This record gives sequence, structure tokens and C-alpha cells, in this order.
Amino acid sequence: MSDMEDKIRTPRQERSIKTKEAIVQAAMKLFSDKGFHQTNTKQIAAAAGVSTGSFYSYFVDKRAVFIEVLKNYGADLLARIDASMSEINFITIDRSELIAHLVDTLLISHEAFIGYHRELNVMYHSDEEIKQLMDTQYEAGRVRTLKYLQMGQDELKTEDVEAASVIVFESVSAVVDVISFSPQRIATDRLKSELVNMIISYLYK
Amino acid sequence: MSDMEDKIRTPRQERSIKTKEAIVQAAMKLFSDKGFHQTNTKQIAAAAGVSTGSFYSYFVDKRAVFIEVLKNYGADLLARIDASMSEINFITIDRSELIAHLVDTLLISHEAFIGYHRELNVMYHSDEEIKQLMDTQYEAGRVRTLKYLQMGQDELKTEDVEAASVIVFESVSAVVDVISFSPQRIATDRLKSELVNMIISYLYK
Amino acid sequence: MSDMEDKIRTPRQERSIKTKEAIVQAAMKLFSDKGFHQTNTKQIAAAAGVSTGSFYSYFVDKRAVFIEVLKNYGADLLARIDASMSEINFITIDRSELIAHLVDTLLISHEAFIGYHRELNVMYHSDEEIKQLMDTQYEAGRVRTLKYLQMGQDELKTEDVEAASVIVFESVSAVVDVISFSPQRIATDRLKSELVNMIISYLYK
Amino acid sequence: MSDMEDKIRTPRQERSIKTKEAIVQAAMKLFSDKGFHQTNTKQIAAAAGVSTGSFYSYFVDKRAVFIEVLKNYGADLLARIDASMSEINFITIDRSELIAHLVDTLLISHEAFIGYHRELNVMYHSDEEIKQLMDTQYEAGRVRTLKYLQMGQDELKTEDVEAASVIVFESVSAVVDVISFSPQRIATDRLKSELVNMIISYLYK
DNA sequence: AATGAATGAGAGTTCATTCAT
DNA sequence: GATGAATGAACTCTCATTCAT
Repeated sequence: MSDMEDKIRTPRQERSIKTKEAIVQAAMKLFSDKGFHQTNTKQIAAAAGVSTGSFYSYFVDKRAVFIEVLKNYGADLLARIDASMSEINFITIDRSELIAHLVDTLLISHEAFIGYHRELNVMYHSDEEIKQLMDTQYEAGRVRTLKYLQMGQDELKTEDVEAASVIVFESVSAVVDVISFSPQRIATDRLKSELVNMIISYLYK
Repeated sequence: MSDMEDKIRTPRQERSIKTKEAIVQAAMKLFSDKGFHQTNTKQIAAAAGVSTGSFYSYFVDKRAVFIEVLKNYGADLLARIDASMSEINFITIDRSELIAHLVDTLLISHEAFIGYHRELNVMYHSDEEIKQLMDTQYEAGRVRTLKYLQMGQDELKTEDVEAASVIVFESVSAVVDVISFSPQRIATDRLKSELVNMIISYLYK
Repeated sequence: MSDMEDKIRTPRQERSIKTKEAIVQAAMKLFSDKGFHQTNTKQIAAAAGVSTGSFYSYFVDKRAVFIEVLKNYGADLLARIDASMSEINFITIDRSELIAHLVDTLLISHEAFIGYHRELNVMYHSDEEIKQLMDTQYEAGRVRTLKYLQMGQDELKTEDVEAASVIVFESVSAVVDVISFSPQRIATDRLKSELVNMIISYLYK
Repeated sequence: MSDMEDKIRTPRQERSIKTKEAIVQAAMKLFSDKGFHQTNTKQIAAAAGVSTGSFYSYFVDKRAVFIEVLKNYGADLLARIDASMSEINFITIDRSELIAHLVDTLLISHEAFIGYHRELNVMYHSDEEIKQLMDTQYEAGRVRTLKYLQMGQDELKTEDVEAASVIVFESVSAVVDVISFSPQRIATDRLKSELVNMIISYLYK
């Protein structure tokens, strides 16, 4: 611990906490806009309104902010899903509404992090720590998704719920990606509607 | 045009064509193994058995090889799908087999390019030319997918076939990604089986 | 003077004196362990239990502590030699014992400052003030050495005592260095014994 | 090997060999004038008349040039000693002349590398590879010194020749250091003369 | 045409020193 | 007086690209 504190500041003062937060926010925005490799530490520092030196007081290196941002994002996503779930009245809601609700939740998350996602696959394969962090987060997301789906009144058709949760989670994520990124020739509503149809006909009855 | 020919050689001689091909192949392998940013021109040249100088006789810059590789890959993917389609006897095949066949086709393509895909999203958003090229290729893929699906004997349930083709194409791609990349806790067969189920219940009857 | 007191505190209060002493001690240890360039001010301050800000209340810069440490070390070395000399009964001691005693004295000093010595040559040549300080200290050491030697009952052979004191001082220092630093293949006793022989056959009879 | 050649150029062309040599020469001069830590790679490159990029084509890092310089210096020193020995007619030379000759040889070497020596102790203790290289070179020097001394017609007094060679080598080196570096208050001739006296009275008869 | 040595802008990172609290 | 957060010049090292041979 003393070894780490020699180099990296653990914020205690309020000013310090604000600075760290500013760096994370700036990094999140820049990574999102331009990607990890296209963003340099000087830019992050400048965007956060601090010096390069300060940047390195709070993070060992650029990769460390990336991980921090990733954790923030993961926590945020789960929180959104949880909030979304708690809003629902599971007695009265019908299954289309339920799925549409899930899609909307993920869509909002995506919109908040447009472009950040791009880096994930690249980093995922070139960094063991990031890989593990993402696997953990993915798993958490998948499990939530599963629980979410099971909350509908209807029985699930499939016998392999575990595989099903992967399929649904991936499909929703992929379509949400398309909606978020591409300058659509096809309207969002049409895509969302078909996606909901697909999931419902797959899962229920 | 003479301006361009001053710098970049348009290969006409056989040896020249072979050299260019060697560079593209080497680049494809390296991009696939390590990613675009992690591969440098010296490595590409060395892997292709030419000098860095020669590399720049055939390509204006590193980005240019990436585009060439991308075109190759796109053409290759379409060729595979076409080959796959022509293998099928559409009279006798049933719809599960049809979808399973599609998934297998895409899976083989993915396996051939593991890791190369990772870069696509990043490059997509940071380069307009690449974006357009990819959009074109995506569109071609989607249209083939659509035709493919329509070749089953059954009627499609949906009325919005265009949107449907996007949904199906994305879902299949995403699940194929998971199968290709992740050290699976869930067996490939289970995922494939559920994916096929989902698409069939969505599309037909 | 008021100009200087504005920035650098001349400790008068007891606590203040203790703080300054703590910084010097911490610096001495760190310089000794890792060298001047490998030690940073944050580490010195931390080791002394003060903030970096306080460090700069007591010393204009890093170089200033080095000088202070150097002075401490010089004074300490002379004190040791003096103590060593006063222990001796010059009537009864024989010349081998005398020289062996000198070597032991310097050896103990060296051991106390292993590694600190390393920096001296480097700093010596890159800083005029340090150079002069060290020259003064060297001269003091040489003069003590000379007096020391002359205290034996025998006459010195040489007519150039001044040059002789340099030769002896340097030889002893160099061999003491070897003994202190190198993971010896040759036992300390053998080296010490030969060193004493050399000096005796050179100086006396 | 291919791993290394990917990054570090092994000079084959004449131009390349010249460049590497220029870098080594420039580094030797700068290290000698200002010390290792006070010299930066940009300065070395500039002094060698090349770009920083070229510097890093020939050496992995600054430390690598230091090692190269060290090897050059060691080889050079041995060559000088060998040349010096072969000049001597061991039948007619007397022992003072022999020792004086040795001192002169080392003195010339030192003068060629004024200041470079300063760094050796620092580097010695902070880098295992350099430590071992220097130990090897030291050993070679000591063995030559020993042989050199044994070439006089007289018998050596001491029975521990191995320890003796260390003592003599160190004493000569230390005094040669003083002569080379310090702005002498005591004339070189006087120091040399006393040094020769000391060694002779120690070794012979 | 081909080679590979050379270039240099730019990236990541460190640390002596200052200054707001 | 003390604190430790902030600064930014300086340093090491990389790599896409050019150019002499």
C-alpha cells in the first residue's frame, strides 16, 4: 500500500476527489468520441482542466483510467437496469411492454456511451485484466437480463435458459448498437418493433 | 492520374501483382492477430518479404492496406455465402437446416478472421471512407441474408422484411462473435441451437 | 538576509531543529541506499515524516540537502578519526597496529555510508560548490592522516610528506572501497594485511 | 534473433556501421563530460549528427550505449596495457622504470576518459549486467597488472600475490584518478614518484 | 525497382518545485 | 507553519513515412 501511495494519490481532500472525478469524466467523453488509441493523456488532462502531472498523480497510466471508466460504465449500466426493473409492475405489464422496456433501458445506456463501446473488443483481447473485468460485467448483465425475462407471467418455451439469456442479451445489444451508431436508413421504431417480436416469439408460449 | 502513378504503382507485371498480394496477405494475418494499431508497417513489410520502401510503392499509407484487406474480406465473405447457398437443395432442406447452414457459414468466416473484426468498429467511426465501404459491404451482406431466408419454402411472418433482415443479420453476427471469441462456459452447440430456434420462431409460420 | 529568511527557515525552535535534522537523516539514508538521482524529494519528505511543502521550507532545493548531508558526513568522519586517534597509546602501539587502526577507522566510516560515496564523484564534477566543499573536507582528511602517521615513533622515509599523505590516503580509501563494495573473492583480512604491509614498507625505516 | 532484429539494427551497410560508431563516440564524449544521468538521448543523437530515431535503431536504450562504451573502454584499456608491455625490454629495464611505465600507461588511459570513470561506481551498484561486465574487466586488468609486475627480475616479497595485485591495482588507479581529476596543488611528478616508491618498497627485495 | 537507413513529430511518463487552502 | 495538490518542462522511446544509394 505504501508502495502504491508513493506514486498514486488516493483522494482524501475534496479538491482531490473533484480532480479525479473530472479526469474520469473527461476520459470517458474522449474515449467515447475518439477511441482509446486516438486519445492521448495530454488531451485528457486538458479536457479535465488539469496538468499532465496531475493526471499521473491519480492514475498510473492511460490504461488505468480506461479501467476506471469501464467500472463506472458497468456500475451505471447495472444501476439503470435495476432502476428500470423496479419501475415495473409485474402484475399488470404485458410481455411486449416488458421487452420493449428492456430494449429502451439498454438503448439509453448505449446512447450515453456511444463510441466507448467500440474500444471494448479491442481492449478485451489485448489486456487480461480488462478481459476479466468485462467478463464479470458481462455475466452480471446476462444474469440480470435472465431474471428480467423470467419475471413475465408466461412460461419460457426454452429448456436451456442459460443459453437463451446469452442469445437474447447479445441480440438486444447488437440491435441497440445498430440503432445507436448507424445513420439509419431504417427507422428506429421498425427495428425495435421487430426485435421485440423476435424475442417474444422465441421466449414465450 | 499521372500524378498518382508517380507514387503508387498499379501492378501490371506478374511479379508486381504477387508482391502486392503478399503484402495484403501479411497485413491481413497481422491485423487479425494483433490489431491495426498494434501492427506496424515494418512488420507487415517483413512478413511479406519486402522492404519498407517497397511497401510504400504499393500503398500510399498503412490505412490503404487496411482498406484493401477490408475489400478482400468483404468479397471473401460474400463468396462464402454464395457458395454456401449454391450447395443447398432448397426443395428438400428444412428451415432448421437452412438457418443452421447460415450460422455455420458465418461462423467459418469469423473463425478465419478472428481478431480482425475487432478493429472494424474502431476504424468504422474514425474514417469516413472505411465507414462507407463497410456500410456497402454490410448492405450486401444483409441483402444476401434476406434472400437466403426467403428461399425457405415457408412464408415469413413479418411484414417488415427489411427490418427483419437487419435483426436477423445482427443477432446471428453477435452470437457468432460470442462463439468465436469467448472462452465459452456455455457449449457452442447449445448457443447455436437456441439461436436457430429464435430465428425460426421469429420468421416462420 | 531578510530576503533569504523569507523563504528558508533558519530553525530556532526546538521542534523546527528536529524537523530539519529528520530531513537530513532521511536524505542521508536514501541517498546512501539509492543514490542522489534515484531519490526524489517526495520520498525524502515522506521518510522524514513531513510534507513536500515543508521540505522546501527548510531547504531551497534538493541539492541543498545533499550539501548538508555532505557536511554532516565530513564532520562525522573527522570525529571518528579524532576519536580513533585519542584511543591510541602512542607510546606502546607498534606501527602495524597503528596503520591497521587507521584502516579499521576508515572501514567503519565507509560501512556507515555505503553507497553514499558513489555519488560523490559525480556531484563533485558537476557542481562547483560541492567541489569546493569536498576539496576542503579531503584536505582535512589528508592532514589528519598525515598527523596520524607521523605519530608513530619511527621516522618517515620519504622527504615529500605532503605527497606521501596523498598516496597513503588514496590507497587506503581505494582498498577500503573494494572491501566495502565488492562481493569479495579475496578475504578482507588478506587485503587488509597486504595494505598494511605496503604502507609500512613505504613509510618507515 | 529475429525478435531482436525487429527492433535493433545490426549494421551491415557501411553507412550503418559509421552511424553506430558515431553514436558510440558521441556518447563516450558526453558521458565523459557530463555523466550518464546528465546526458540525454537527444543530446547523444545530436552530437552524433543523427536523429533520436536512429539512436533507437541501434540501441534499445541509453543504458545499452553505456554498456557498449564500457566494453570499448575496457578493450581499449587492455590493448594499451598490452602495447605498453610489449614495448618493454624486460632484460634491461629496472624496477622503477617498470612501475613508472605502468603508471604512465594507466594515466594515458584515464586522460582519454576523464570523467567517464565517475559514473562507473554509480552504475556498478544499480545494474547487475554492468556490475558483471565491470567485474570481468576489473579481473582482466588485475591479472595483467599482476603479470606485469612479475616480469621484473626481482622476486616479489609478498606471499599473497593475489591480494597484492588488488592492492597495487587499486592504489595505482586511485592515485591516477587524483592526478587526472583534481586541479593539483601537488605536482604530478611528486605524486608519481611517491607512488612508484611505495609500490617498489612494497613489492621487491 | 528495391532497399533499409534515416527522420522527427508526438506519445507516455517523471519529478523538482510552487502555491492555494 | 504545514499540507499535499497542482504544475509543466524535460525526458525516454515509437513508428509512419521519406529518401539516398
